[in-house]
Amino acid sequence: MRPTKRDELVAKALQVFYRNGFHATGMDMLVAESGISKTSMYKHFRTKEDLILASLRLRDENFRNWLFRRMEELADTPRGQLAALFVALSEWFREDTYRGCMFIKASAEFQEADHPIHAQAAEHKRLLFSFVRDLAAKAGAKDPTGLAYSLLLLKDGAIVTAHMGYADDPAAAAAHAAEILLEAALGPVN
Amino acid sequence: MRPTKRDELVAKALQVFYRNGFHATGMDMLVAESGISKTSMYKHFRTKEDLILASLRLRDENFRNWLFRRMEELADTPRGQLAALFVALSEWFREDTYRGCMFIKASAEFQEADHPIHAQAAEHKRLLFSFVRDLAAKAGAKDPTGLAYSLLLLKDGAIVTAHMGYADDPAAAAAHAAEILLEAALGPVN
DNA sequence: CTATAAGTGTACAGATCGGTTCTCTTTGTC
DNA sequence: GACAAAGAGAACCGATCTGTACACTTATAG
Repeated sequence: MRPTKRDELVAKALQVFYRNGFHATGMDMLVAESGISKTSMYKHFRTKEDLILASLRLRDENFRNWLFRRMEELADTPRGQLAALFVALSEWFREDTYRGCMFIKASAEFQEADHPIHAQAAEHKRLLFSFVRDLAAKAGAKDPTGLAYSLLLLKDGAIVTAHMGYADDPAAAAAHAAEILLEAALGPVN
Repeated sequence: MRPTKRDELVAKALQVFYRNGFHATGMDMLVAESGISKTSMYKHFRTKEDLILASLRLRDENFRNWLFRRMEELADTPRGQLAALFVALSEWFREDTYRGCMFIKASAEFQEADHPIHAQAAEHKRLLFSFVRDLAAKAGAKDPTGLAYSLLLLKDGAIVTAHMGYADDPAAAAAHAAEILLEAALGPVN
């Protein structure tokens, strides 16, 4: 089952939007970079906004699959996996295609909270939160919600800091802070 | 010494860029909103990019003045002022004009690290870091740089989380995490 | 073979983009 | 009151924006 033209288009649009931004990317650029005709693009997606939403859906799927899998590979206890979140982040930051968080950037370009693109970006963050909170609960935290929020603040802070490039190693700083928070919430490691 | 036309223009451009985004705001919109003629705008600023840079300079000045002053008002010890950072943030988040961090959004729309706008946004973060690191040193931290980075990760994480609007009270979560980090770095409060 | 669907390529519409040019009016100063 | 500087207002330029129209080519299935 080879990928359909539609899937190829979305995958390529995802790359270009991520690299170049949403407003700054025109449909003509997508035609040039994807090799798919404008006619086909507008047959699959009625508007640019629809294409952006599809790109974000794919990104959400890819990113969560990658992150959750990587956290499970790196550790086999809930607590270890929470710490591994920041190891995975540091790997991501080192990729030369790293350009920050696509959802933060999407919500920055489409600011109104009720805008479909903004809303979908927020949904991605909610899904991450729910995963991390469940892990925190499994790890035995008394306040899994609070611990999850704290860790995700460090994560998003590190993501934007790594993208702005004014700090040496934001992933390491986040990992260090996370270790302290984990110890405060769960006690010292065995 | 009344404000010059130029200052009025920059102040208004700052508002519109902050509310509406950079690419999404056209010069015609600025003409309409500021009541200043296009001729004058282009006499003061050769390009839109120059106007954006001037807006960011003003924002940097306003924001640091406000934040540093507020932290000093809220506490009189270095440690207390570091904690007060998150009280000030929570006040900011509650303003109905709150739209996230203008510098994060600027670096999201102008992604290349060597782009003047991206570079200037990073400079703002560096100035904040330097202030917080000095406070951490005055508070007696063994690793002021590390403590400052950790606190600023929480701060930027809270800022983007508050803007995306998927969490109840990111400022409170950040304040709670910061309290733990401060205790770990500086020992229990007297 | 043929009917149908999917895709290509290109020209185009109407609006808006950043930026320029022009004329006319206001404003402050000696 | 004369004069220069600054600003207003609007037309305009070429480029680009999202989205459409149309004529042509491929691929697939009965």
